[in-house]
Amino acid sequence: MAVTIKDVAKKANVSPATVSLVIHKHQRISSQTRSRVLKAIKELNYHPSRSARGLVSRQSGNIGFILRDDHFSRIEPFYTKIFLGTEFQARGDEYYILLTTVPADFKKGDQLPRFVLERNIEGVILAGKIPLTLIEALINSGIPLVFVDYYPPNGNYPVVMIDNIAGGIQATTHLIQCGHRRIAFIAGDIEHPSINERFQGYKMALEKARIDFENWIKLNQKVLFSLPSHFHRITNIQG
Amino acid sequence: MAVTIKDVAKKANVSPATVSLVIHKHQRISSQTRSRVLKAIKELNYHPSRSARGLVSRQSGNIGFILRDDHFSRIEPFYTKIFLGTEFQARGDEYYILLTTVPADFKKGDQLPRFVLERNIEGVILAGKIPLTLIEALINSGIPLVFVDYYPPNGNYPVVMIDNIAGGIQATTHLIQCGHRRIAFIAGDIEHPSINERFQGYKMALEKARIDFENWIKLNQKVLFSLPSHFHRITNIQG
DNA sequence: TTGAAAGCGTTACCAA
DNA sequence: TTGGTAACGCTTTCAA
Repeated sequence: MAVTIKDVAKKANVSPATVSLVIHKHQRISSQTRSRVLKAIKELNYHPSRSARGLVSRQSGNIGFILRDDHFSRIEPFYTKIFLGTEFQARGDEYYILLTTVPADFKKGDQLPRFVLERNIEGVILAGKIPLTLIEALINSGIPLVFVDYYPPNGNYPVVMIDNIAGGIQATTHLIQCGHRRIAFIAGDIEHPSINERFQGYKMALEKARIDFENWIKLNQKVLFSLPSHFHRITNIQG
Repeated sequence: MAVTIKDVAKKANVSPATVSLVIHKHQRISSQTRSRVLKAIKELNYHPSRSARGLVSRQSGNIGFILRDDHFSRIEPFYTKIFLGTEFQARGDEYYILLTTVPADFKKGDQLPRFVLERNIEGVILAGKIPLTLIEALINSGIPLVFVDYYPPNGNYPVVMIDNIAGGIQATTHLIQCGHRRIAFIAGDIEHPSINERFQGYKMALEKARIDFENWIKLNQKVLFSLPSHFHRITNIQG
């Protein structure tokens, strides 16, 4: 049987209410009472029950994290790392992350992630290019949303974005400064805004250095064609 | 305000207890009552509260998933995919997965994952080579454990393992049958039992084909040295 | 500054 | 086959 708030209360000679107040760092608790309670908590190795707490406070202590299945299992661990950081941070704030993947072709009427239906989360983080149909459904659900590395074309939401253009410029400029002139750009889904922006930066840097991009392409078809098939060749977007 | 079991009960003209029985697919409920209740559930879009359920049933509906931080962020998405499959399966069984990473150098006395302390999980899946100190602590905690792709040297636990030796043999044999004779083995942490086993298989296949592995090594030092530094060279284990 | 008690939504036991 | 009711462990309000 797990240790409950009552056990702590008994041990510290106070009421459960007082223990709760101490846990929530309530002000008006005498410092002696507080330390007595904290001691009891430590000695009994007490940890509040999530369920009980959630039931009364109406907070699950969970944050949802939605990723497209093909983004998560990709070779590039980009979103994996974003998840990693998210979990690490949430841990510090005593939250859990519920990660779920959704199919890239999520259709209207498809089941929403269960944590949304059950309202078992207090907010949802969407990483990457999530299908718009899903995003709309989530918006309608009224759950707080945060977008990472992508956001829907219209609307006004909290986002965490990378300055992809600047990144593209930086990377390219660095190579140019190293004396290189024949610089390739290997991308994933070029339709993805982030990647497209990096490509913009890449081209801007080339332009600034007066390197003829178009010509380079023509001379190096062979290299480009040797890319793995799941990478889009940059020529795809050259009209 | 969310829909509760009482709302459903009222709508279906039964007691909350009956609704609960229907949800849990209890036998002794007349089929008409059942369908009436199910209809109400659907119409109200009712989803039971995890917290309330957890409080009384003492089941969190969560499964812990522990991974070493360096394994999760690796370029190779091996464990990522295992997690993906786990989450997918758990989803079907109405469970959530709480993923957390632990440092590769987890030391005795370090904080256990919070979901363990809070007993917010019903069992834990350990993927990959988890530090023994952590494993011991988990074993002592009495939580049900399942190991994936690795298990501690002694003890008797449920494991999910790959036949790595056979895999090593298969891969190598395939290349040999394609007519190749100079076959390299690129590995991650060669101390990892799984990788070591694959290497055994590799060597067995070479031996069977009468390919002189040792000699091959000597002739190809340059190739081996060009591997990225976070890969161990096979020569490391050549005494 | 502290405590008593109500109530959160569900399950499970016992009656009906 | 169904319903009433007492828990489950915690928070919060109100009173002491």
